[in-house]
Amino acid sequence: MLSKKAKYGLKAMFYLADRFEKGPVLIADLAEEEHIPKKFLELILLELKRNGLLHSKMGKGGGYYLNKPPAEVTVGQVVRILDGPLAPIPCVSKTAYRKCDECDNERTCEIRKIMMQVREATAAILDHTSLKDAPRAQFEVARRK
Amino acid sequence: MLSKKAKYGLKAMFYLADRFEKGPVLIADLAEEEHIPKKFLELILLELKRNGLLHSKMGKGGGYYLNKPPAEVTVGQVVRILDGPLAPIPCVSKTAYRKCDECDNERTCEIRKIMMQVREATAAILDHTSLKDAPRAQFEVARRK
DNA sequence: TACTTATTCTATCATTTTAATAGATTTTTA
DNA sequence: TAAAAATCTATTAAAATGATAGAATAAGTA
Repeated sequence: MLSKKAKYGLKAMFYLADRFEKGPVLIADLAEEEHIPKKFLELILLELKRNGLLHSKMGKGGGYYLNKPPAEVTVGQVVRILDGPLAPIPCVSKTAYRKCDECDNERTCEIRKIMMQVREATAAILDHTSLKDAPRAQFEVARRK
Repeated sequence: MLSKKAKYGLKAMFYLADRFEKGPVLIADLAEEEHIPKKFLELILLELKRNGLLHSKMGKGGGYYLNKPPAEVTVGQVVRILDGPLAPIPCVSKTAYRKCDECDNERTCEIRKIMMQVREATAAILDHTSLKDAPRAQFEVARRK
């Protein structure tokens, strides 16, 4: 399951992708437009920033913005930062492998084989979809001055 | 993420698939062999039974057993029963559709489009893998008398 | 019938995760 | 210095997860 956190994060990233190189966007605006609780969104954006996906400016005229072209940021990156590994079970994760507790024979574990396929399929989709790939309905909302 | 519940459930189903038409299996044995907390396993098997995947017999000589050939039970069925829909978000679920709260335009929602693909890919794998498809290492454990 | 073996049912519980809020602090600009 | 914004730290409420306890029921058998 995709958490609300990740969902909000993706919404925010798509929003910011739309405004790439058009100046910083206020958290408050983003929160209102996308119907995301402002305080919650703050934490999310901060986390995305800490992981190198966003830049920000404090003070008047500040806000958040993408630091790379939308085509260079994938949905997979965003989801991993906010929800952790894509793998359904830790023992098939490439970015955060961990041995299963009960599993004594990883090589022959059929659950592992199946979930490995799921992970591959999921990663194939999310890591090859960038913020630019998903064509987006135009916002009608004018940016606040 | 696959819950422990679903993981335990799958382990149990594979175990029972191995013993198809060889008589009922005791919860206690299954729990011990697969390192699953017995009481927890009881609930899981009951749920799988209520959903038509297992039969059971009470009293002496009783236990649990598959009521269909392993080839006719898919991993997807088991996971859906124990963990709910495969879809990462409710609005792309086929078995349990639900509108998103915030989403006002389902048709243009790019998150939805992406997660739809993920759901399809996941379902394609899990619904086409049966308990028989995953070839399994032989148990060395003799069934208790 | 009484006993034993098993599943079934109902309830409860502890822990973790999720979703969200509150308030003080820091940075920047004008 | 005042206003605007992000940043930081802490807390909280609710839900989900993982697990346990004990009584009830069913079935076979001596």
